[in-house]
Amino acid sequence: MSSYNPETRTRILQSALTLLESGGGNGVRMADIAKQAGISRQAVYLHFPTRAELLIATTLYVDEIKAVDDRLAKSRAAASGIARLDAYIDAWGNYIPEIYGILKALLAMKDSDDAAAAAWDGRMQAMREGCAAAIKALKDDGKLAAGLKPDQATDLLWTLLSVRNWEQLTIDCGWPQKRYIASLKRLARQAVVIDGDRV
Amino acid sequence: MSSYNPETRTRILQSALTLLESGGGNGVRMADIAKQAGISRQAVYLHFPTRAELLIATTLYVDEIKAVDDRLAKSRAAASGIARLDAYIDAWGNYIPEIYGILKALLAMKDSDDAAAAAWDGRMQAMREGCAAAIKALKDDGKLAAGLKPDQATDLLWTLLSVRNWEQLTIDCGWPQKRYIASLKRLARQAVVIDGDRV
DNA sequence: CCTGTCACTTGACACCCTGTCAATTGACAG
DNA sequence: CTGTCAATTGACAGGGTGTCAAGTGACAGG
Repeated sequence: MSSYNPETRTRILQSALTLLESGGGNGVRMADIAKQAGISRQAVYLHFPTRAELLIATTLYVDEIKAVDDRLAKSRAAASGIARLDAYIDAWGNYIPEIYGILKALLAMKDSDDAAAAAWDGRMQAMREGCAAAIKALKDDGKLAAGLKPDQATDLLWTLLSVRNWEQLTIDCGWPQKRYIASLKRLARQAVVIDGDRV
Repeated sequence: MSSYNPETRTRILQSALTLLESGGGNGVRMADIAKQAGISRQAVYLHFPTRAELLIATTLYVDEIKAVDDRLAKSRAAASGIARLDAYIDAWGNYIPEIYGILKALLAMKDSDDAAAAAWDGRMQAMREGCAAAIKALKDDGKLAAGLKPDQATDLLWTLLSVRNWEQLTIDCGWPQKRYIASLKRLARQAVVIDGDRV
């Protein structure tokens, strides 16, 4: 798509990341990113045809930088279903604050831009697969809550772990991150593990 | 603020409501609303100085139309704390789909418009008070989950009952409204009622 | 040394939406 | 007949995205 200087491309992505992380969210304009990168607004368009594509590329870039795979590897390696659930909540729940800026911008564009919506859905679907795997591990251990189908349990876990819930508890309610993690572990167990509240 | 024809005002509100309910969300423009109301775009501005104020007025209008108070009265009248929790989830959970269109538009403006943010926060704060009252009723019954402070229990319940969670479960996951209500009642009990999963 | 290429710059512009302003219409009241 | 007032019409500023055309400057090859 762009045979232009890859260094400039990276500088644009890094600038977008910096601005988005510092809370700007959807308030970050193409001109701001260009300025931060020390190039002209039009040069940004040479590398990324639309704002949506730039944001999407930024999410991919951040995954690379933040080594998501390594984090999730721990949860995949967990011995029991319950341990896997906990590890997954740790990994994902602590990842959210690091990507919140970009996610917020993506979320704001979701309703008006198809590309942004696709990027968001893709990311959330990937997260959902992690939920589904944790649920499957629970089911294999015979620990899935009675009367709950795996699909529905996945839906529930996926919803509990949503970015919005993290946003509401930590930002709106002012919870510290630790309390968020602890509370979500408890909630998740109660929701999808058999006898979850007695563990 | 406007000494203009109240019928026109109502027609504008009704038009905004119709368009917002039909899923347009934030895609609804001032010009669309004017067209729907059969008046000029500028006439809308004679009644509502900004888009945000129109949206806010629309939320108040919808409360009037949909008789929120009557719905909530039932939960206030409940005998026990647990009954009150259930009744509140019934009332609010079934109200969400009716106001979803407006809430979505408001939500989309929240980040960029102070008035919209204030309107949203106001509404959510009102909902939170309902949660707080239900939690207090539980506490008075001695049924509040052990180790949970009323404030934190309110935060949790408030988050579980968020519009976003309704959106994710019913719209993204395709859950029928009944399952949403039933599932949230179960989740809420497990989260804030002592021995909630054995009731 | 000159010429071409190529990434990037500069500046202008179209488009879309919100919000503003001024002049005008048309109905109704005194 | 005239004043008032809601609403209309049309133009325009402002702020964002995305497009376009011409210019610049460094670097490579003949």
